[in-house]
Amino acid sequence: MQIADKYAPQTLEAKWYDYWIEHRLFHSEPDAREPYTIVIPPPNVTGMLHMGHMLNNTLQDVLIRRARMSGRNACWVPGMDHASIATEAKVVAMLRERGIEKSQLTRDEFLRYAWEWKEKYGGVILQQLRKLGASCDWERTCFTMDEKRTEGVLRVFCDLYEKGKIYRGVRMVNWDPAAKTALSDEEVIFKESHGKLYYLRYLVEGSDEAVIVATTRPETILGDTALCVNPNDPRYKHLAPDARVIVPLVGRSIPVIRDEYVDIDFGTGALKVTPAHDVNDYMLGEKYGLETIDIFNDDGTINDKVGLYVGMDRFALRERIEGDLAAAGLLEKTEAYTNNVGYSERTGAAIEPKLSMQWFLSMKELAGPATKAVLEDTIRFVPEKYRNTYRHWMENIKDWCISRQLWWGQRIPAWYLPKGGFVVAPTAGEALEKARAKAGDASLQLADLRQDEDVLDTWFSSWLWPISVFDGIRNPDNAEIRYYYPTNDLVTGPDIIFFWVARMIMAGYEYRGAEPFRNVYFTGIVRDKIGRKMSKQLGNSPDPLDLIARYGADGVRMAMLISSSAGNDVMFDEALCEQGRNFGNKIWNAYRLVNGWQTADAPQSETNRLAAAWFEQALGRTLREVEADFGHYRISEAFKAVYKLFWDEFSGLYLEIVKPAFGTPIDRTTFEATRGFFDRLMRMLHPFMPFVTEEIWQDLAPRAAGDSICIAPMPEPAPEEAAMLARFELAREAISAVRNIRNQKNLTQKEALVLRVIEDANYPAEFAPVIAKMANLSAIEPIAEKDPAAAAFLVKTTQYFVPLAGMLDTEAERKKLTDELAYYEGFLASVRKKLQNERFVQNAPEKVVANERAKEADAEAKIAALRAQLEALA
RNA sequence: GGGAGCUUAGCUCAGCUGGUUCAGAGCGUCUGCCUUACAAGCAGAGGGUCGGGGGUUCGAAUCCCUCAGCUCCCACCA
Repeated sequence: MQIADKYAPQTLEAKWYDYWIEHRLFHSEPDAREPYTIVIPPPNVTGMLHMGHMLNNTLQDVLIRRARMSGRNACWVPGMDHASIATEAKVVAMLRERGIEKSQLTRDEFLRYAWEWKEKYGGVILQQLRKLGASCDWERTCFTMDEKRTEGVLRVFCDLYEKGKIYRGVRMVNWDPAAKTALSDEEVIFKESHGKLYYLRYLVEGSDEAVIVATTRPETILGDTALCVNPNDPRYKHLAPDARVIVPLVGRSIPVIRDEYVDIDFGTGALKVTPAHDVNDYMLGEKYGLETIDIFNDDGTINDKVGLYVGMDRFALRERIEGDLAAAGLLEKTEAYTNNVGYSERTGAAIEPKLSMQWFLSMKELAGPATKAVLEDTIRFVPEKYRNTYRHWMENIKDWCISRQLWWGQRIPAWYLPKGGFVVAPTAGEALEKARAKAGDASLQLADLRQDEDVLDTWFSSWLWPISVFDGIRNPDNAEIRYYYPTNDLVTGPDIIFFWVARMIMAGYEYRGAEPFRNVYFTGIVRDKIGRKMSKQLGNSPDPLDLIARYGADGVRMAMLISSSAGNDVMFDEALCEQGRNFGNKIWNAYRLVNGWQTADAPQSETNRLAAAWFEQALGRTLREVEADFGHYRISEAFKAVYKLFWDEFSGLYLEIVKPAFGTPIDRTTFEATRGFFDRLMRMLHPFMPFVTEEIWQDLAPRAAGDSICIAPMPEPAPEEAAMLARFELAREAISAVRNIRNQKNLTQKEALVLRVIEDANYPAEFAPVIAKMANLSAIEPIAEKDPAAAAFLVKTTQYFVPLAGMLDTEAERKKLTDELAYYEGFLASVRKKLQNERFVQNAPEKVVANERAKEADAEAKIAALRAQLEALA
């Protein structure tokens, strides 16, 4: 094949992705091989690809591709999350644009629109992932609300209900007045907000005295049903035990209660109690049997319970009531105040604590085995620091509010009987049977039953994900779940450790009796280059597809990889994409070079034989490094190792050594060896940069139809020859030193130089031809005595000289040598000091002491050599 | 209020079990090269008191204490 002159990722990437799909290379079926499974963190069906996805999915793809090439049966299951709140909000907005209000629609009508929207616009993100090169088994794509997953969710609900773990009750929940639904604690985000502290006058009944109460939410006075002070507070000791006060503006008479809960030091030490709208007040209300007055409608406006300010929004009322209180002389003062206010994760609306009837899952028992699994390392967290976070949350776990007042989602499978009570069953048919039995009335019809209006929290389906994607809830014994479960690695962000990771672990033990995954790799947050979190509002998030269009997916993948160590935030800089693209270009051009060589049936030169033997070692060493890095999930390090191998060792050294002079052929042995190296390098790089490596691998040799580097085996390292690698390093240093002299003396690369050497044990004589070629030497001459008219340098203890007739700056040479000598003398002194320290010699391990002695000998030899060179100069 | 983590070159970060000349890499900067694969490149150079202080040790970037700064998580103080 004739390979293009220019590296053009855009054209080759689309071509190979289609090829992979056409040949079903990412598809997995259970077989005799060991499985390696990843389930994707399902992106929201409404989602668009952002930089976080890029990072996350690049890492998953690297892991899965490497496993696929390492003889494992690799299966990466993609899918989407139905995202109740986000999707419902999107659909409502879309309807509004068409002039339709949700309230005008029946549930069924709304859901029809919602599914229509989902089919039309949903799941764009899965298409976008293909551009990145994600090697998901698309034939397995799941949706958390498809038929199978929904059936599983409902069964789990019924099962947990029957086990007594799911209950229904009136509780104080987090209410989102924008979405008009309850939220779980995890969906509430606390943010510091600047408000005011209002000091209100509550007149004491039957006296002209007033108690001053400090509050941040004066509008809630409408729901006040008591005033509370600390029994030990001397300021209020004089109040009668049955004292009552009048709620400002409202005029209601409420009791004064006493409880040590009240902090004497805060505000005035007097607390207004609004049991319907504050969690703590609710508890006080329970304790003292207070009346509960819910003053809000579901959207946060005032209802007609009290008859004041009806229909006003809570925030508008806050401003209004300040004025009214002041006018009535009931506002003592206000002061600036900063406190934490909860906001809805999805809609951003300020959360209103609200009493309502909801469904809960009791978590304590579920948490037991799940906590143990992580603490005992059955499930490994990378980085480990998240174990603490996890443990703390698990040990203080609260019950999970799983009902949402929405339509988009799995409807709670509870049916209410006409005469009270309810039944829980996975299908309407079963519910009817149960209802008839419960009511003792065989004539009950489905139409007599009323299904619960609420749907389940989205996470109530995603917590089953590693099981449900293999149909392991409905068919717990099926071959797939038995083969693929537990999965291997989960790659996700630490922000959903409670939402998702912890709950999956709980579900895993409850429904499979085993962990859902062995390792959890937590990525960091992608930030811009000055450290700000990427966000739509700031507009500092590049469009990943645009980046891919400009730099190629391989280039963008490399940018993600090079800047990401587990659990650390990623400072994303577009320059990294450029670096990635440049690397692709480097690979491309290296291949063009090799591809262009003419071959000849000539014997292999010693230089080439050595170069190949050395590179074989360099490659083996890197393979071992990469293996170790992956074992510790140091994926970034693994990539850098291969990057360096390709760029510095292979392109910078090996190819330069074996490269034939222009117009001359290369011997066939070296040519084949080089192509062999290329082949292995491409396989090593493939998990990181799948496209360019496939293009070149396909061109390297004739391939059968459907064959692909995706399924080529990962290379194995040759047995290690450490001594050879070390000898080559000596040669490399000599090359560097000669080049340095060239630079300093402004000698052109074209001009061949002579190198003289006083051979000793550290002189890598076998690599002399390599040195000669790389440093452009016309000869390397062994000499016995120093050469005074030469620029000298030392590699370890070997003295080298580059004769520079007439060009030598003796003074500069002397200074260089003197400086070097001073350094080594200092070094020798410190080594000797160490060796003279008896405690060091006694306590340090044998090896370390021996090493110090070797350093001493080396330094002595070097100093002798330097002195000799100085003398020769004079 | 409780907890976790971070601080190493101008920038982004490695440095794993304390021990090789251990103070590193990439990017950026500077110098010289358009050398027949690649200027998206090649050959070099400069650059750090490892946040401050104390301790343990024969030996500390690495372990301990402490102070400072930053980040994140959890938590109902009106």
